[in-house]
Amino acid sequence: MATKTAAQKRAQAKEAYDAFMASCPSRQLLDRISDKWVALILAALGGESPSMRYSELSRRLAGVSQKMLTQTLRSLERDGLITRTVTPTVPVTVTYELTDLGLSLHQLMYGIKEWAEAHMDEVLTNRDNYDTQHA
Amino acid sequence: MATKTAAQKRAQAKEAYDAFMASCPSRQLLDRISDKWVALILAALGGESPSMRYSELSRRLAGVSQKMLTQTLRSLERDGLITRTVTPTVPVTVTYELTDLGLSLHQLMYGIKEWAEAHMDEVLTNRDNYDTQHA
DNA sequence: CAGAATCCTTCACGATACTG
DNA sequence: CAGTATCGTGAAGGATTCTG
Repeated sequence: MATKTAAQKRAQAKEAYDAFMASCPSRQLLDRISDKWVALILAALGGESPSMRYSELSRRLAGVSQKMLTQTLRSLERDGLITRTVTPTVPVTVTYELTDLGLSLHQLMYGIKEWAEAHMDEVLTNRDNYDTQHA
Repeated sequence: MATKTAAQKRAQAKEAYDAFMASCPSRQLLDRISDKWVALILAALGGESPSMRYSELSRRLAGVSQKMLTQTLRSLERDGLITRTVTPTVPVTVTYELTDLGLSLHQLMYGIKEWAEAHMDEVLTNRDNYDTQHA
């Protein structure tokens, strides 16, 4: 078939786009990192307590559903950013801890967090100005 | 009414949670920053070209819908991270540029991007190991 | 060119219930 | 305690059409 339907062209454009993105190695990880639960878990685990139990994390990130918590923890474990350790007590004890790789990312994330805290007021002021000017 | 329904308790718990989160100033900004389009726009604008037109951005971030692009640009402008300049040519020309505030965040984001590129292989290896061990 | 407005889909996420 | 499994929904986001 020489001619292509609009749907086919769209499909190909999508593929070409994906291929292009795949050639940009940072993109995949960037998408994964750009997740608020990832940021919060990394922040929690990089804090004062080197390792935390599931229930501790659950409390620390108050508001997270266990589904999202488990899901995010799994993906972080899969990527080698955290370790999951099961201690066969009764009931079972599970602890999570940053790997060296995870720690290195935590450092950077911490910078972002600091930036947010440092410039929060400035941003709020900017928003007020914008809103009044576009009222 | 002295007693509360489960729905009411949930609503209150949600408010309490929101209040708690509001007391953490970094949280709001963190959520906004933890967005892949934000990261990509900041990366694009912080690159070689100091200012970019709407269409340039649209091409550079191939795959982004104009809805998401416009929406994200607006919020960044509102927060004072970028400026929007309209030049009344025919047709109209609109350029976007990082503010000093936006530039400071860009620096940090750039670190994250570099991290992602540097550790991409390691992460992919970790994923393979995880997948084979959990096959 | 640079959007605004609308419709429509999907899927991310929360709520709930169950288990080793 | 630390999850897994299932279901239902709302809201994010894409496609499309229209405009100054």
